[in-house]
Amino acid sequence: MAADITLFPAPENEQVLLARAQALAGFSMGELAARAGIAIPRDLRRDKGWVGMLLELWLGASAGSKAERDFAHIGVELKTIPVDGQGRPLETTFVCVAPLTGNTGVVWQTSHVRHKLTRVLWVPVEGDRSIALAQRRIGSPLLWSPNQEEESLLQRDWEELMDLIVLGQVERITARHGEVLQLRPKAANSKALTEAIGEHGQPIMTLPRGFYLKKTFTAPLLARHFLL
DNA sequence: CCTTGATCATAT
DNA sequence: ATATGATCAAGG
Repeated sequence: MAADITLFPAPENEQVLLARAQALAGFSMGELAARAGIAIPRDLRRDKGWVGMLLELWLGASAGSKAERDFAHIGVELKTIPVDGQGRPLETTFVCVAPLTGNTGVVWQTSHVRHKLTRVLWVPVEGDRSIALAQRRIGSPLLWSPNQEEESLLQRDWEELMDLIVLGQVERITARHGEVLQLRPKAANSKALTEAIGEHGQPIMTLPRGFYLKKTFTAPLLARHFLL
């Protein structure tokens, strides 16, 4: 899929961005793909990021693979989230890759996780696999920042996981660690390797990991929105 | 049925 | 290999 064009220029502020996202609510993937002039895959098995890219295109997010937020100039990160018929998330949400080395002295306040999650535009999208991709619709968007409780939960999990990484325990971490934030593989396959700290402080090669938000965290966040 | 671990595409 | 965008699918 070639898409280094932007259907819209970058939104100048949050209000414009939100209005633009609200205007997409109710449209189907098929409609948005057709109006953007891009091909629609028959399913997402080989195009897992397709929905996210489509929304980036329509909302004027920066294309490419820069290590920045989607709307860096207004400090907003875009997250599409697949939901069921009742608006509940069907998948966890990838946040960012976990740094496995060079972590001496890192703190929550300046972490990539916190930075990415300070302001998020959530765009729910129908994700039930029984619905053909072209017929799945965009839901009502939500501009969100973590409240005090959410931030505390995130910070606790992040600190626990980072402690284990720094102490050379990365290979003992499973997706069961963490209440709301979990560490899972984030790689092309199980043979991809990256450097990390071993149990005796020595360099080791291990699977790249990423931070993911569990559904128990995103579900209430979205539910609150639908109650308003 | 749901979660965990694995995986897919693309650009740099 | 690492960053972006995530969902798939085996098995508990």
